Amino acid sequence: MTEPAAAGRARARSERTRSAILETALRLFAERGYDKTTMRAIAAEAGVSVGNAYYYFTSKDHLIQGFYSRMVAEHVVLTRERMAGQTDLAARVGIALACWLEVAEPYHRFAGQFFRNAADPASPLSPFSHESAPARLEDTALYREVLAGTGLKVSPEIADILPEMLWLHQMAVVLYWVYDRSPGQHRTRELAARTAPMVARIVTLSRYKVLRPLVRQAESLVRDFLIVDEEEAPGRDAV
Amino acid sequence: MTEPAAAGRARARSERTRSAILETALRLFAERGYDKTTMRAIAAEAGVSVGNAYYYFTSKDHLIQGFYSRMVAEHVVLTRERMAGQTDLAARVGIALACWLEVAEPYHRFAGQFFRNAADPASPLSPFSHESAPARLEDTALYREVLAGTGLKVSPEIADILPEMLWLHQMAVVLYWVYDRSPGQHRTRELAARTAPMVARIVTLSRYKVLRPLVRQAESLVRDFLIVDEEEAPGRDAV
DNA sequence: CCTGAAAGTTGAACACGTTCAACTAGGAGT
DNA sequence: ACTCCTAGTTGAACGTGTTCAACTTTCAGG
Repeated sequence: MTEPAAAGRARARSERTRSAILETALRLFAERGYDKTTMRAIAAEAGVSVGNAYYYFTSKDHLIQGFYSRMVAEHVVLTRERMAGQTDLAARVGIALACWLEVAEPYHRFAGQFFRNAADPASPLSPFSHESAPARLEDTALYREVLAGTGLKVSPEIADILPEMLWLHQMAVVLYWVYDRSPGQHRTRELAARTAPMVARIVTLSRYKVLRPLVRQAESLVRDFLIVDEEEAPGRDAV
Repeated sequence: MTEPAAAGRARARSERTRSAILETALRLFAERGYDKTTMRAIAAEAGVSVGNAYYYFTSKDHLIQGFYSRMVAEHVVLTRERMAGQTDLAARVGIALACWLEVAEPYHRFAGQFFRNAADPASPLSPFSHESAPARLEDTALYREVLAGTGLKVSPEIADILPEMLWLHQMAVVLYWVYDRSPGQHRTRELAARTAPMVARIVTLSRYKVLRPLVRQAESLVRDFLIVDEEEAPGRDAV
């Protein structure tokens, strides 16, 4: 499985160009915002031609995919670290959200411009798109850990879809965050701090008999409309 | 309060140009989609210059504001008509959603491109923006009617915010709709049909004692993070 | 009727994202 | 060494949304 040294050198060179472009782009995004960063500026600062940037990244949007996956990775690591030892569900959910906000903070300034494009279902940046699947799966996996770390017993069917629902909750918080213009986004932090216990409470309440039908309905709903995504649902043409 | 005939004539002329541009734009949007409709094409077909289009509409996005308010008006009328005589909450909510989908259907094709821009908080098209307030208020008022039409008694504090929550539910359905590529958007219709009874059920369940704390929390949450919008919240700079 | 200001209108010009035909290495096969 | 061939790279050119200084029309006030 070894490869010729020459090929390795070539690949390294290519990789260097690629990451030079990406680094420059992210830096400029953070400095000036997404809209005010032109492809020409990125290319110039990275020391390549405009066309070259397009050789590596299909569009300006695609540059963000790199940023996104990097952020998710950071989020997972930080959350794992902070959650350690904590077994209360509300606390763990709260930590996961707080970590996301912490990791995302430097980019809040251009988050709006970023999400504008992400909202187009056709865009590969949409959180529901095929291209975003890796990042999405990584994040739902994190919420699986969030749940697993509590001693909580939830009925197995629900346990299956709960991580997706927690992820959805995070998406809602993220949505609020995008719109949040309060200093340091403290309002979003407050929202997270207040909804985390509610979510946890709902999970424990879900065992009550009165709520059973509702829970069952909700479960089949999520299963039909969120999980099926992989084959027939929105984002793809149905047969 | 009468005005000179000349001023009236001038206003009429101006209004004619304005609506000629808007009509043309909406027609072309429906025909070719938002992205493929250029400002030059709109201006040409409307028989005006490009600059003139910008005299009446600050940007291409602003053309959609007109479309949006028109749609809300249709939605309100149709829903009122169909709801008449029906007193069951689930049914009424279901009707309201079905009507929205019916009214919106012709525009589904370019809805994605449209919502891309609406997702930018800075954009006046955002459903939470100041510019969208009239349409938003009209729609929440509709949901106030939806509730009023049932004999249901809900505790007064909740009754206050329930319309906003129903509107939020509609927004969620709309979000799904935007992403829905199933033929005739039947999946969204199904989603609406299935969630409407659940929403109604939650409303009636909200009186149970076990749920009281949760309901109270939810209520203050909505009050703090959704209603306050008017002064301090996201979309505006805090002090 | 005249006049000046306001409202309306024009199209060339700008900056941007994106494309593409052409060019340049650099290494594999002989 | 020589030839290809592929991956990498270039920048001029295209189509777009948007701006703006200049022009034209309209009409209230004299």
